[in-house]
Amino acid sequence: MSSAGVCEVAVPRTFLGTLAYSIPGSLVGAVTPGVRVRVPLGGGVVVGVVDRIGLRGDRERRPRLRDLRAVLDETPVLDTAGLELCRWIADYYVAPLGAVLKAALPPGLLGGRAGRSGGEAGTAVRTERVIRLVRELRTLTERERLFGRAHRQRALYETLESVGGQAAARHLTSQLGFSRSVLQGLVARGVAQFSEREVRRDPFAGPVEPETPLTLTGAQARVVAALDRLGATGAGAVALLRGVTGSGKTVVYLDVLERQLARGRSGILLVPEIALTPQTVRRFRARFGDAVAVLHSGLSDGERFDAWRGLREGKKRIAIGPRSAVFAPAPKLGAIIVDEEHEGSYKQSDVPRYHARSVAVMRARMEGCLCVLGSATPALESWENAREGRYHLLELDERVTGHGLPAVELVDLRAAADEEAPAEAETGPRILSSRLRDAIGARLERAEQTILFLNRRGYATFAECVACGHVWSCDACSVTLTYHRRRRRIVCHHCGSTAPAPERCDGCGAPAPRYAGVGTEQVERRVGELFPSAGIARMDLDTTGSKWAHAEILEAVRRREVDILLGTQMIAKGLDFPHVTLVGVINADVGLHLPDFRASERTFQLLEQVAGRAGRGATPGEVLVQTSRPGHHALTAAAAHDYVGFATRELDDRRGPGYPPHRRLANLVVSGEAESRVIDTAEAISEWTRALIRTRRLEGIEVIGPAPCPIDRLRKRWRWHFLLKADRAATLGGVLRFVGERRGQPGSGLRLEIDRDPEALL
DNA sequence: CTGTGATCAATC
DNA sequence: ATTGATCACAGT
Repeated sequence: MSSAGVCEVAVPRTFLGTLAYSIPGSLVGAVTPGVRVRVPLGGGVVVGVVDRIGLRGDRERRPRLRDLRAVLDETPVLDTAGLELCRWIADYYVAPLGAVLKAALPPGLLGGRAGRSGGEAGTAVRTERVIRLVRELRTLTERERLFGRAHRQRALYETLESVGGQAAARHLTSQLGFSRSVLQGLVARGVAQFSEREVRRDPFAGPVEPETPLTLTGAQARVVAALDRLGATGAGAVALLRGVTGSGKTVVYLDVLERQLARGRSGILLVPEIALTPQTVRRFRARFGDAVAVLHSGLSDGERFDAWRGLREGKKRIAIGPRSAVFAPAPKLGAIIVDEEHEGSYKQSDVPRYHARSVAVMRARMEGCLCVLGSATPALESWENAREGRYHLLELDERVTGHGLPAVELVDLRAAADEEAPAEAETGPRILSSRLRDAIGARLERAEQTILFLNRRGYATFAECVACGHVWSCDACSVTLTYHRRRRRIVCHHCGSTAPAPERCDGCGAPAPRYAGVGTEQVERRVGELFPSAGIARMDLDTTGSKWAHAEILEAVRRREVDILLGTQMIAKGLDFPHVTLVGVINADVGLHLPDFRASERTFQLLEQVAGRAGRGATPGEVLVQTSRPGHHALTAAAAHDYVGFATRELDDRRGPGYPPHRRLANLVVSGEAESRVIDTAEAISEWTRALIRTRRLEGIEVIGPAPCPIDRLRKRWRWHFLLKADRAATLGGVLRFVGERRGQPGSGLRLEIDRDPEALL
C-alpha cells in the first residue's frame, strides 16, 4: 500500500493512538494534516482530524482499511505548530489525541455526531429552561382550593408571582431550594408552563472608556525592557515575573503585548477563570480596542467560534482567556503571558489533564516566542526552574502606591487568648476575635471597607447527633455534608446532592443535630449581628449562581454600598478596591491539614493573595489572620511577606519525601462502583507496573501504594490510587505510556485515570 | 429454544 | 463513547 493513499486520523474516542484510513482518489489533494475529515468508525460516522499522511511507523499491516468519507476543511483547523503542540500534550499527559484536539478547538467543531453541525460554526444557541405562570389566581380562596396541602407549590407560585411571573428553573432549584417535582407539580396543575429561553449575554460588551495614560515606574520599565530583549531573541525564552501584589504586573503585560503588536506579532494572556471579569477585560480593550478576543466559557458556541476565527484570520491579535486560551490560533505568536501562574485551576481535571502553564512554556519553545509567567507567589516548580537558570527571573518588589505591603498580624485563636470574648455558650463558636471585631468597627467608623476571607462555604461543615455521635455524610461520597442554613438543606460539596436539614437523628432518633465547623454563611450571620448597620455582601459559589452575580456584587463594593465583603477564595484574587484597608482571615488553618503535599504552599499563596487586597489606595492596609497554629511556617512567612523564605523552607520539607519539584509525580486512580474489584484492580495494575520497572531495569522510578484515595468514594465510585515518583520526566513518561496502552481500559465499569504532574492528590 | 442483561474487547 | 460478540440464566 503506497503511503500517499493512506493517513492517520485522530478520532474523539477514549483509546490512545490514531486510526488508519485509506484516502479515496477524489480526496487525495484535499487531505493534509490538521483538516477535519468524516470517517466511518465502528457502526457510525464521526468527525476526526488528520494527524499525518501515511502510516505510523509502528503499525502492523492491515489487509484492508476503510475509506475517508469526506474532507470538511479547505484550511486546516490547526496549523503545523498547533498540531505539533497537541501531539506533545497527548504524548506527555497520556491522553488520546482526539481528546486533546477537542479541548483545543472551539466547541462543535469536533462533536461526536457527524451531522450537519460538524460542518462550520457551532451555531447552537444557549438556552435555559424557564417556568412561567400561565394562570392567575386572584383570590385566596382560589389558591387554597387549588393547592390544598401542596404548600411548596403554593410557595413556588408566590415566588414566581413576586418576580414577575417567570424564572429560570435552574435558579429555582439550585438557589431557592425548590425541588424539581414542585416545578413539575405546578405545571401539572396547569398553573405554569415550561419553555426555553435563549441566554445571550456578553458581559464584555459595552462602551470602552479610553485608557488613562500610564507612566511606568522605573522598576516596571526595566522589567518591560528585559522582557522585550528576551522576546526579540526568538528563542522561546521563559521569564518568571515575581511581582508583589499591587506592583503593577498588569501594566507590564499591557506593554509587553503592545510591543509585540508593534512588531506585527500577536499575543495570548491566560488568566484564571474567576479573574476574567469585565473589569480586567476593559483594561485590555481600552488599550487594544477591537484587536482583543475574549475566550470565555460563558460565551455561546457561536461567539466562541467567532472569536477563534477572528484570531486565526488575524483580525484579532490578542487573546484573553482561561486555561484553554493557550490554544488560541494566533498566527505569528509573539508572547504568551500566564498571569497568576501558580493557580491550580490551570490544570484541567478531566482528560486531557494538561497544565496550561506547561503547555504555554512548550508552545513558546516550539514557536520561538516569549513566555511570561507572572505571580506574587510563584509555584515552587516555577521558582525552582528560575533558580536553576532555566527561566529568567525578573522581580518587582515595590507596590506602585509606595506604601509597601500591608502589615500582617497573626491572631491566636487558641484557649483563653481572647479574654474579652464572652463565654462560648452565649455566642456560639468564636468566629471573630475581639481584635478583629474592633478592627472592623474602626473601619466602619472611618467609612473604610473590610474584606473577610474564609475558604469554606455554607453555614457549618458538618452535622452531628448530640446523643449518639452520628455524623451526616453523603450517600455517594465519603465526605460529611455541609449545612446550608438559608436553604435549610444539607449539601454534598463534591457531588452536589442535597437533602432537607435533618429534624432527628437517622440512627437514634434524637432531635436536631449540632452543627459545627464555621462556613461563610455563618460568618455572614455573625457579622450581621455584631454590625447591624453595616452593608454586608457575601461572595461564594452560593451567591454567584447566576453567571454575572459575581460582577454585580463587585460593582456594589466599588460604589461603596458594601462595607464588609466576605467570601471564599473568589475574593482573594485580583480585586482592586482602594478603600479596603482591612483584610480579616477568619481561619487560616482551613486547608493546612489537607492530606496533600501542596497544603502549605496553597495556604501561603492564598494568604499572600488575600493580604494583597488591603491598602491598595492612599491609606495603608492592615491584615489580621486568625489561626490556631501561629507558629506554622506558611503563616509566619505570609505574615512577613517572605516568599523566598517560605520557598526555601518548603523546598527543603519536600526533599525527603521526594515531592515536586525535586521529583516528577503521577497519580494513578482506579475507580468503580464495586469496592473489591477496585482494590483488586489497583493492586494488579500497580504490581504490573512494578514488574515492568523491574524487568526493564529502570532506574530512579518507584511505585508507591496502592492505597485508598483521601476521599475514597466519590459519586458512588470507590477510589484507590497509587503514585509514580521519578527522577526524570522521560522515565516517568515511558512507564505511563506503557501503563496507559496496556492497562488503560480495565473494563467492568472500572476506570484508570492517569494524572501526570497532579495539582492535588485528593 | 429464545430473550435479556451483563461483561468485555475492539474501534483502522 | 459505541457497538457487536459472547455467555449465563430465566422464561416459554
